[in-house]
Amino acid sequence: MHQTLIDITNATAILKLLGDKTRLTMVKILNSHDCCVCEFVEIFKTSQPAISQHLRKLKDFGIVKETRRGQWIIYSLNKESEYYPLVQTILQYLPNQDYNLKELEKQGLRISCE
Amino acid sequence: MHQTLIDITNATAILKLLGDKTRLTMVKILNSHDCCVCEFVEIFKTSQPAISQHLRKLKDFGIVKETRRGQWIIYSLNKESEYYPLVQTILQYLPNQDYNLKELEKQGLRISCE
DNA sequence: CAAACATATAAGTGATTTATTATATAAGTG
DNA sequence: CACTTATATAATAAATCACTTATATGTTTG
Repeated sequence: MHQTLIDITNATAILKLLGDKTRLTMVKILNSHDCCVCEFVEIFKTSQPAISQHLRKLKDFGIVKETRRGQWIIYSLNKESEYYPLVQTILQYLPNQDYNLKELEKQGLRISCE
Repeated sequence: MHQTLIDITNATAILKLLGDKTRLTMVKILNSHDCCVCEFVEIFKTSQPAISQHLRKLKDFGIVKETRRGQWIIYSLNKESEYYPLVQTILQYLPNQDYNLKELEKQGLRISCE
């Protein structure tokens, strides 16, 4: 037992949060690269409000945090979260999702946010 | 990286499955003790069909398995599941849930299934 | 400061989920 | 073999969820 415990109710909420393909992929990507909303919109081929809503949920639980950079809002994993260790452990089981970002770079869409 | 990877779609399904308080608690309990349906009905103070349906979902993904013992069906964790390592890792973050079984024993309801 | 861009929020809708009630199946018991 | 107990399945209702469209907020730029 190396980590602090998370009560069942909170653990359930975190797992439910990650039990969505879009959000889980987002978090996996954020584990290696910060991203802005517009990049996720491209990656997931969905509407901007849909992406914003997913990020909101992740933010409400402290899983991600945001920093404004000009007109962009950059999202990143919140390493100070009490759930960060659990999230990290889960992410280790997932294959790298960076090919999504590679695709963006090819299209010249990644640079737009940096 | 000590474990084999789980593709994003399957990982999402497993996390969604565990993102329910009843199922997550069930799995945590099963990690230390096999249980029958009637015990879960007592523990969760819910209907028998509701419990059966949760167990069905866990079984469909190979997380749990069942063995009939007389009129009872005993559920246990399926250690052969490809998701077992992930599930184990997650369970480590949860506080022990055995107090639920202790309660049953007090009421003399635990013994009934063994 | 008006126009354009990036993001958030609100309202509404269809799909999914979890519970309930009713019923079926299967085993044990007098 | 009827009755009870344990469990599963089916149908359905209520709650939740993730999307869409419409609109608001905030920043940059000409």
